[in-house]
Amino acid sequence: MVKKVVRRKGDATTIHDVARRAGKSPMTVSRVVSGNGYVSEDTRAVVMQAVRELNYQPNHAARSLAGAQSMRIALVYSNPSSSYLSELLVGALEGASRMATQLVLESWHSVTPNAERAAARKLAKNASGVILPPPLCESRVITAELLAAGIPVVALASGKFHEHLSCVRVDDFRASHEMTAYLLSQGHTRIGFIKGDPNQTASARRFEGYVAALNEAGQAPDPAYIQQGHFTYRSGLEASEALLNRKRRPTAIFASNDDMASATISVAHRRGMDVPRDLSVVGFDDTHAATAVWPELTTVRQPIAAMAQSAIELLMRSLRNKDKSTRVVIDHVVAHQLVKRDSVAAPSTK
Amino acid sequence: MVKKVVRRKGDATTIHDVARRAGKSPMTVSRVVSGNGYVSEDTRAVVMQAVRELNYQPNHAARSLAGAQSMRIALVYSNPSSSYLSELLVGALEGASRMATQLVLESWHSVTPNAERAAARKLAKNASGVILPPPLCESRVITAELLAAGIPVVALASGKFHEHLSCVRVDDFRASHEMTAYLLSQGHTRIGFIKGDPNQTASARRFEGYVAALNEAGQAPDPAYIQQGHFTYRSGLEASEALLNRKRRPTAIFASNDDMASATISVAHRRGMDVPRDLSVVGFDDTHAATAVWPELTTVRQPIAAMAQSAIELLMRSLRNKDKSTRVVIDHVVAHQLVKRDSVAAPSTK
DNA sequence: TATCGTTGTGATAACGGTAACATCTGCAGC
DNA sequence: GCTGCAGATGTTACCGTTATCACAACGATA
Repeated sequence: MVKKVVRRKGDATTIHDVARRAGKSPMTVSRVVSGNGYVSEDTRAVVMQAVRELNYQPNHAARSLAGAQSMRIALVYSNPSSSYLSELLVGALEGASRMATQLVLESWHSVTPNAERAAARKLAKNASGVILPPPLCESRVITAELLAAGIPVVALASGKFHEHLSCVRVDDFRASHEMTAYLLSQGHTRIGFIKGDPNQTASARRFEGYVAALNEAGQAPDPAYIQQGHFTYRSGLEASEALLNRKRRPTAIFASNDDMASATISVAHRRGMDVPRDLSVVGFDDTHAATAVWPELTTVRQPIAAMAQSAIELLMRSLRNKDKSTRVVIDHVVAHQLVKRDSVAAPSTK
Repeated sequence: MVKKVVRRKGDATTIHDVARRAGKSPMTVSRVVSGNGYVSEDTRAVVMQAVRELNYQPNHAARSLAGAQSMRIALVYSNPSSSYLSELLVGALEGASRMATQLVLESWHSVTPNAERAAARKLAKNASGVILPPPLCESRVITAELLAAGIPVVALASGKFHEHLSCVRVDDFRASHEMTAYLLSQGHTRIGFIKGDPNQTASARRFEGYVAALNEAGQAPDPAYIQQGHFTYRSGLEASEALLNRKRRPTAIFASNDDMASATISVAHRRGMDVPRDLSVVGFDDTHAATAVWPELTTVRQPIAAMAQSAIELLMRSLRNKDKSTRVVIDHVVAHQLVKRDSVAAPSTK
């Protein structure tokens, strides 16, 4: 005689309950609920009715266990102090939990291509999908290795669309163009620019937007008003010093991110200048840093949390269709937003 | 003849692989890995060796499907712009991944006790353990509700030990005492203090440390040099304005967190003061904000990431021993560290 | 010496779904 | 009439882990 051991968790209604109620097999219910396979209209209606009556909700664990995909998606970051890391994480976690997948964090401080290659290879073994924020998504070595292993990768907030890589990003060019146009519309004619890290494609895009807007306004970009930065606070310090040392100072400075913009404000203050009366300052990203200065920064909002969620959804979709040999590469451009705060004014007439 | 259908996921190493490698049964491996049940020392060693060699990581889905406990631990935050949220998340995620449990994020912006009660009750249904950073861990309503539901809760970075709540924190009193003593040792005699949010116990502890250190040095704390803040940048602005409006200005200002310290530097700069020559400024927490100002802040490092990991481990241990009626409450105080950077100097003699 | 409780280990059957396969219907095409 | 194929449904096996039971070895207790 066989002993029947039950260890149900008590309450939860399962697919079997629904099946019994609907007078169908569990498999049919599964087909209705997950929406693939042939089911007649009548059957579908009956099953849905039962689902509603019992308030059935599929069990994530069982689903991902039964489904062939293991679905561990890795988020690799290399810049733990980046001020938008927290927003990135929140978005990614929320997305992961919504899609019932597991998120694993990796932190890389790679230096040599060889180390990168090794790390990528190891990652390829552990994860079924990867999210790559900058600057990692710019590394040919990493992306090539991952792609070769057949692992879907999404580049997050990269400046441009990479040929074989899906991508979630804002239109850096257009955003930067808008911001510059806004400054121009306020009457500024000497607008300084602090570039971002030269290794990140977004930097170039932001710079190009600035140049294009100037050109359209009939201004030739002046090299004297353009400084190289590296997205760090410290680099912003140096760049804005250089900019403010010009004989004819800029009346506005557009920094490629908020950290550098906030450094610019600090430098201006130490020189006794008032922001925005004597100098308008704008940033990019709308991170915590933008509101942790006085005056608060006018900046471009990049919805990192939402973008991270999108990235996860993209990854999941691509994992589900893994068999289909045609790997679909998607370039998902999300809307940015100009956030006007207190760091911009018309240039003083003197 | 029976057809054997295989739908393994290919890569992932399972408990069976480990078992084969170790020459034991899967069940024994399970016992070693999950840490309950009887296993001999020898067996444990062999299994652990195999686990390490194969880089085995338990499968969440299978675990929560098979096990009665779902082991979802929730991290509830109410302050998304807090500058240490990212570190908190990184630590928590790392801990969750190490302990092979699922982390779910909740964000609460509760206002009324009723809303808090409802949210807590809902959470109690969804999570098996909860981590509560400030200010949530200060709410009697929330903790009472969660505890009543029999859910283990860990308060993170709370100022003091709560009677029925496990807790991971630094010794705010001692840290603040040390910092004040350091300022004193540099020759400062007029040390201003900006208090933190009055609703958070850590604020009081930090203030008490300051007072105690002054007293020990034979100085009576002067109310004129003490301002209320709320841990926000904006509140730091107002508090430091007030402090620097005194006829006899303080020569140093101790802000209860980095955001307020950074606001203080901004105010000083706008008044044409040099930091640290004319004013020393120190903060607390060592968040990103501490190095995103010039000069970089001398501050107290609170190892949030490590603390979050500890919190998760604590929670897991307590979940495992759930049956044991004796609920163990642990107060885990981790080491802080004085980080000396460039915002402190001896007071100018003039 | 017989009985018991503790320790250590393994076999088996769940957990709640879904993939793969089998079956059965009806209808188009030769 | 027979074949073939798509629609509709059911059966079976399996995903990776753990709860439960079974059992053996051993020392302690009666």
